[in-house]
Amino acid sequence: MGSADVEKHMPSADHSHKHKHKDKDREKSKDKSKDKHKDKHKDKHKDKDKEKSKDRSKEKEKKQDKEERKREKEERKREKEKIKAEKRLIEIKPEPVSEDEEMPLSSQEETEDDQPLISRTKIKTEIKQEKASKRKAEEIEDEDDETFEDPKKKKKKAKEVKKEKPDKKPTQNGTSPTKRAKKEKEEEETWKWWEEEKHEDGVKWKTLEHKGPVFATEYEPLPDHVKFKYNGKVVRLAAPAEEVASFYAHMLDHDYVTKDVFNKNFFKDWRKFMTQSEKELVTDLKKCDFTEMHTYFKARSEEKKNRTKEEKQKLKEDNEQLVKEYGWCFIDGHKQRIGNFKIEPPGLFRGRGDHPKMGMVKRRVMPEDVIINCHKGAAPKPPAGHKWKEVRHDNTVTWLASWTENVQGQVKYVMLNSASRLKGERDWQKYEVARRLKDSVDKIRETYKEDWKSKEMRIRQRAVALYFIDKLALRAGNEKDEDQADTVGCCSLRVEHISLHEQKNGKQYVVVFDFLGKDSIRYYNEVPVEKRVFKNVQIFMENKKPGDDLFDRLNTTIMNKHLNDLMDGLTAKVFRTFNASNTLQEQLDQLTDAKASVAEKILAYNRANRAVAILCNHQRSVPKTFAKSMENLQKKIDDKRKAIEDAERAYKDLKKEAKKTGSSAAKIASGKKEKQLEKLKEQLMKLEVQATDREENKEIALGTSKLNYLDPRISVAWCKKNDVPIEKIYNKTQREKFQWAIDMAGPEFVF
DNA sequence: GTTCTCACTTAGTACGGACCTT
DNA sequence: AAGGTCCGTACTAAGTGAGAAC
Repeated sequence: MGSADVEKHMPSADHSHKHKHKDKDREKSKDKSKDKHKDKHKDKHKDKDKEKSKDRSKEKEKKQDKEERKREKEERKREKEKIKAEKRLIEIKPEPVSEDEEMPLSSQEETEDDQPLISRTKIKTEIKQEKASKRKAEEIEDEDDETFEDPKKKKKKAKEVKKEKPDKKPTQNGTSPTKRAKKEKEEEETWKWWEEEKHEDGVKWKTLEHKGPVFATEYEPLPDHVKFKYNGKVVRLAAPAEEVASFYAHMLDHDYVTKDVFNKNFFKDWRKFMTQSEKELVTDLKKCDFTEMHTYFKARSEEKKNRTKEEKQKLKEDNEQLVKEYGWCFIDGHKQRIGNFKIEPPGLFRGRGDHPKMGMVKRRVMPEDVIINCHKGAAPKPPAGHKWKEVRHDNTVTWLASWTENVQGQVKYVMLNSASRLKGERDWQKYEVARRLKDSVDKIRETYKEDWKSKEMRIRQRAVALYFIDKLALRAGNEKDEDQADTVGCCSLRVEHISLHEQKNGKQYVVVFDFLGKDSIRYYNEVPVEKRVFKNVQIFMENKKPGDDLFDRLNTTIMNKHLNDLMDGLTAKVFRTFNASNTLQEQLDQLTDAKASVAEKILAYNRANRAVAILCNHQRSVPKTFAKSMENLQKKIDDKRKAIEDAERAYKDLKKEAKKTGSSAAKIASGKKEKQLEKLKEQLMKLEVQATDREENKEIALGTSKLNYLDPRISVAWCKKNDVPIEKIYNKTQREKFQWAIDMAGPEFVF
């Protein structure tokens, strides 16, 4: 079977050694670019989360909001300028480490906030914090939200919401229980939404009803015998500080605790949860001894593992109950599964790669932080004694609930799972755009090749970048803040990330890419390019420092604007989807042997899948047990070989004897042996196939491309055409996600 | 134009349970 | 029954890109 070798210049031409030491690689690349991106993001602003009273007029609020923004912006600007100035002055700065060493002193303002995890009023963390509050008062509602009249707002949607009333009026006051039960049953037999009419533009639903998210369980204080020690002495921490300490104690044998940034961030944040006296006492993380706590937690999880069957069963049932109650919603009269109905529990932020915020405390989320989205009159009850931050009725968005996370200030959403109509429809649409690109890609390629010669530098840059995106399936590369890990994509590549070689390994005009992409995964690829591209890149690099942008006249917005002019709906990421799906189609066509066994066909499929994963640089760390499991497999293979040898010998003897004696008993025996031999051989083949598959797969993650990049209709069609059961390719969840494709794609489908 | 916000997709990892072997 | 392996799932971080705000 031919190897999956794609014309497509995959990043891992010589995979084997390339990613072996992923972590080391990450370190290496990080070092290179340190100078540029090390400046510490000072805390951006500390504006308090002003308690905005509900009755305040919108006008007033808007104005305030404006002012607030202005202030914030100016502050930020100043910061940036400062940073820039510093950069100019000092090329090599000391590690960012030392700067808040004496944090205890510098944090006067923190002294008053002995902030229990659960308190949510005035969290003056450094985040942009609650810009969203502008929308807040506009829509505050109480449990009894029918009374609320929504005057203007919600531009387009108002009318649809009204329209909905006649037909499907949702429970509470509408649908009868029996009717609903019927619906529910129907749902289990799957709803073929793809055969239904779509919503009009921008509208995501007409009715939406759910029970709200599930909150993390409360903190359970340590039993008295588990002690935390400081400087060798037992210290009893109050619950808030103890809880945060426990986050750290849980992670004691994790890599994170060896990292300075992690420790520093943790310690700084931890102190915010201490009482005055704790704060005075505990001033040095190194003197903290969490080992007892750690041991205790370990013992507890051990205990959990050793629970009896009955206990486990009970737990399972409890969980199922929870899912049953909170894991589903009703949307447009259909029952659909929610993807993440549990709110993220508090803990320490685990940023990937070299993240400046790793170790910071991720606060506990309370109902008062959560915005609920649903149709009017369907607001779920908040947990007893609590209120929602807001209830809104925005049917132009798909989320059911949201809250703002405190570490990065990002909004987190509760959304439907991938088997839902809302997700499926978008997925389908995504592949349709990619297929349209297939039709116009030739023309686009012509255009950008022409643009390599443009007089205008910005056009040349755009054209070369697009060439990379097209050829290498690079990500777009939006700009990032300094308070995130330093990773790049195409448009944000810096000079230090590439090197040029007129000649390399017998190839001409080679561009070597070496950078950290999304999730700080290293991308390394040696790519022979057209001479014109090579020369252009040479020009782009002229007179630049390693930390300068390669494409200084380009960003993702410019690129996407241009792409949209070339084809409706085209953006940079469409190329990745197109490339991936197209590669799968080509590879399947090329690798599948119609006469082969199902096992071999599956191997071919996996190979095709792998080609895509390599193209998209989807990596995983080599499983911890890999070497061992490989060894075991090899042993099995050897054993099998031996068995075959023996069987072969025995068979020969039997045959000989049968010939000699001509006895029917001997004939039968020989025939039996033959069959047995056959079987053994088949088993061996299976094992060998398995071994190759596993070896080739050890550091490549197939799941990501399968789930996000490969048009499922290609796989479905392939299965149908080749008589491979779909279950061999997609597991249950995947089949649910790709229901639409399984239903609509026949064997003749081509991407 | 630049910056910021919002919504949504894409991503790798940790973990636990099913299954298979000893 | 214990122990190892494999696989699916849950989790949540980190991207993309549109559009609003400045």
